[in-house]
Amino acid sequence: MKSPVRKAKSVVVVEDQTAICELIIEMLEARGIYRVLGSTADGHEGLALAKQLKPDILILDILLPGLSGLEILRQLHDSQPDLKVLIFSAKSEKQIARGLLLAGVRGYVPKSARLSELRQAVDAVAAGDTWFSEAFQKAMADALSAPESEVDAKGKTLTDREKEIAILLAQSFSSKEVANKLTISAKTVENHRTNLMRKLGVHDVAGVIRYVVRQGLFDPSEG
Amino acid sequence: MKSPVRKAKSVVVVEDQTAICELIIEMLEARGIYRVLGSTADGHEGLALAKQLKPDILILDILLPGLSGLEILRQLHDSQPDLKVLIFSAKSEKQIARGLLLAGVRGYVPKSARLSELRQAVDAVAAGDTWFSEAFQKAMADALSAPESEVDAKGKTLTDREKEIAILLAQSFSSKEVANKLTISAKTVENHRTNLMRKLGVHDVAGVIRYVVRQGLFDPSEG
DNA sequence: AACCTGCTGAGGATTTACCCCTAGGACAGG
DNA sequence: CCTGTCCTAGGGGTAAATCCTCAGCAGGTT
Repeated sequence: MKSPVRKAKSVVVVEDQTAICELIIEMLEARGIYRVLGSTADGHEGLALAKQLKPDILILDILLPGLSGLEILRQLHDSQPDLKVLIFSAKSEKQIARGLLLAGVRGYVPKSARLSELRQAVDAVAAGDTWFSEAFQKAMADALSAPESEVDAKGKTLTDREKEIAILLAQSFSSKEVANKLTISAKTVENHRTNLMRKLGVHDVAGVIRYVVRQGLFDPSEG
Repeated sequence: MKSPVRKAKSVVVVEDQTAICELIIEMLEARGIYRVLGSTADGHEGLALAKQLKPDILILDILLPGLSGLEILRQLHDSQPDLKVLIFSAKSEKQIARGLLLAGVRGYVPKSARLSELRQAVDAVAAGDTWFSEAFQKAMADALSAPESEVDAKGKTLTDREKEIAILLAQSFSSKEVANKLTISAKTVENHRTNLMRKLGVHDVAGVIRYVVRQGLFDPSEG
């Protein structure tokens, strides 16, 4: 039962910028102790890959087309709690630290960190340990010291329909347009709007956008 | 005149995400034909490095703290027209294609491209050729075919006052609150609002927020 | 001088956002 | 069966945003 170097750890990389994704893959494989089973730039495909290939480690970006890294992590945490997920993201989101922890994340490295930090983090996570960047640890402390007043209400309680509508609002669709798009009444959309804004503790579409951007549900560069 | 492998080409890398920057450096040096003289994550420092180290090739990101890649390119184009600059950026900016060309850019590769494309581009630029991604070529065509009509209108930059107000709007301040904060009339704020939205070609705060976030004027994590 | 741009302010109009309320049907869990 | 949540839909109301027009004034440019 002891062959620490014998068998390479399997990895799947999900990163929206293909060139960066391949750079990570080459870095990992150059080390000889990791084998990359697959990679993708799409969120939904990333979720499917993780379920199908069942790697030891999953390296995830937060901002992804289709499905955010946080969403992927949540869904995998239910079906594959043993999967070791390392977040490698440009975002240093204080707001989602709690969400990531609740979803069982094993490590977090911002892209602004040194490359050596990424290597250490991957090694730590592969060994069954955890590795969180300094910035993330501060965010964790903040998130945990504020038990539920803001953070808990955010992120968890939005229903799928509310998330869907929130994202459409961020894309400048009016209530009427959202209603047409979803084939429901404009009044229903307004109700969802009111409900989700109350849950988020915001009072206008600006607050909604800040939320969906923070959560990685929406990228301002695209819409 | 033929010593293709004899002398390594010198490179400077400017990329705001340190980990990515180091990945690029390792990739380049692994090939043996490039030598990285220096790198930085800051725009101003990048400009200084390029002037000081005088590399053969400069690899530039667009979105940088301090000074944008485009600004660096412009300033270097005057003082060092022989410097070969390759843009490697996440943004597929149609708006700045024209600006890049005018500033003498030698190549453009989006981060969403394959890694092999980046290698080809670096080789081409190093050899004195140019290399532009397919997406950039389309952007070029658009920019050149529409001399001023669109580019000029959408390229119009917001005035300082308009930027100031746009950022406040992204932070969920209403027109009245902005007016109080700036000690001007609410009506004036509304006028600025209308004007800046017309300049941006958007029709609600959502569009304004997407703009200020894209431009790096506002970070949704903070407000 | 005439001109253009930017900041300021306002009148007036339409639309939308925002926030209460009630309420029925579907569906899952105790 | 009851309870709770979610999605659906509407009534009614206040406040705000969005979009015109016009206009004075300060600052530079030509």
